[in-house]
Amino acid sequence: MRLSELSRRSGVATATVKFYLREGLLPPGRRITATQAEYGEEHLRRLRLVRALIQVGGVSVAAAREVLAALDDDSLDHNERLGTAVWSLPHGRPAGPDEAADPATARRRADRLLELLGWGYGPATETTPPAYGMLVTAIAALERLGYPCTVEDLEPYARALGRLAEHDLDLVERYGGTPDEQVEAAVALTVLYEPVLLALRRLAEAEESRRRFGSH
Amino acid sequence: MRLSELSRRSGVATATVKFYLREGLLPPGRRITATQAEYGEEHLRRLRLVRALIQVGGVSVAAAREVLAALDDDSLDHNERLGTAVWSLPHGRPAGPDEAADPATARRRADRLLELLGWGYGPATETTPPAYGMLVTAIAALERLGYPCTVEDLEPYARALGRLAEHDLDLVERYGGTPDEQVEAAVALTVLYEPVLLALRRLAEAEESRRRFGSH
DNA sequence: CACCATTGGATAGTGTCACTATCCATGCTT
DNA sequence: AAGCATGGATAGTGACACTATCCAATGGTG
Repeated sequence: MRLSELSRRSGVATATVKFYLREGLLPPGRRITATQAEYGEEHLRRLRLVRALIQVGGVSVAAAREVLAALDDDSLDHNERLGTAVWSLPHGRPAGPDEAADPATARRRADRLLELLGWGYGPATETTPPAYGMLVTAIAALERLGYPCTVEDLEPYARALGRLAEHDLDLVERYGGTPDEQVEAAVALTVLYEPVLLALRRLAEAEESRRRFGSH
Repeated sequence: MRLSELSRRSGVATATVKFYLREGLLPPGRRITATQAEYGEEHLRRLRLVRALIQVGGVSVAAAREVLAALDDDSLDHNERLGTAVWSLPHGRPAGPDEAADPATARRRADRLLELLGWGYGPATETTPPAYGMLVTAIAALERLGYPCTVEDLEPYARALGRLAEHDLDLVERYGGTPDEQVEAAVALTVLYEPVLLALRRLAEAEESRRRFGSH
């Protein structure tokens, strides 16, 4: 199909598709003539994934490019590709220089939590996932505002998410398809389930609040 | 204290503090002279909350203003204030016009899920929390990409978050303090725990992936 | 074969948003 | 009285995700 059809079928403006091509988020089409190119179904799927990452996941164009590069890196095996791709996802908002100062307490608390859970492998190493940094930053923010976030407060969250992670990976495996599609599914499900999680949390809080305080 | 001290103690640039004052995120200080104003501890706390909302929570200035306005609205009682404040939090990214089309399937699925859980009150009404819209949008995105998100897939997430919501509200009640502080705590904890949740999920997935596929 | 709309690559522009730099009249400090 | 700090107003900055315009080469049509 032509670029314009790709645009029509995906609901993305042609100018935007061109932009993604330019930015390397979408591989170039097969050149037919000097001025025309042919795109396939895989371009359509890729385009939809890009939109999901950027619009739903709030991933920046640059971060999306890295994620997709990992998906396409043939020098990696299945597991490495999966790890690298999820690794490249944004690690929360970049911490400003002012708040980076002394997250020592937060770091210690995160370490104690992970030790308690039996996750991870002691103190941070180079193989520590970026999510570790996300956690430390988030804990530091709570601390600086004086809100409770002791290990005991955090543990139930961690346990619950541990159980959900099994479910997440079941979904990915069940999704089956080719290895390529499975890696893509892992990325997509990681990102696309985040808003689901946050929405369900808000709904759950509203429901619990209704139960406790009645009214509404 | 003076504006400059407020800036120093909070680690926020004076120009930015002025900006927040201008934008109404921070109430004006008590005017001492024609050119100077005095700020108190409550300004410092509010400033930190603003930073948390904007930097950690990714809340826009406009949305933060609405949230804070609800916190300060004396015409509301405790519960109303809490509801209105959390209500004003951003409901995920605003859905573009292209994807707003026909979320009927997603809506039906969300309704069935909520019915199964015994949450909510049947089909959407004007008292349905904005989080309902977040959920529908997120489900629609998953569907359009062809990823699994049946009611059965979503239920474990919802159940887990339902249990966590009890814990959330326990934290808020335990936080005690004045009613004002409690409402503030509800907002802060709702927003500040989101990155904690997402980080723990990523870590849990990494851990589970390590268990299943070994290596690393 | 002549004509013109379409295609797609390149370039530069737009709108938004969260700040941030500058100016300046005032007034506190010594 | 000198000189610097304060804080209000105004305009500017940089990042980012597009988006509008131009244009040469092409493909379909009569």
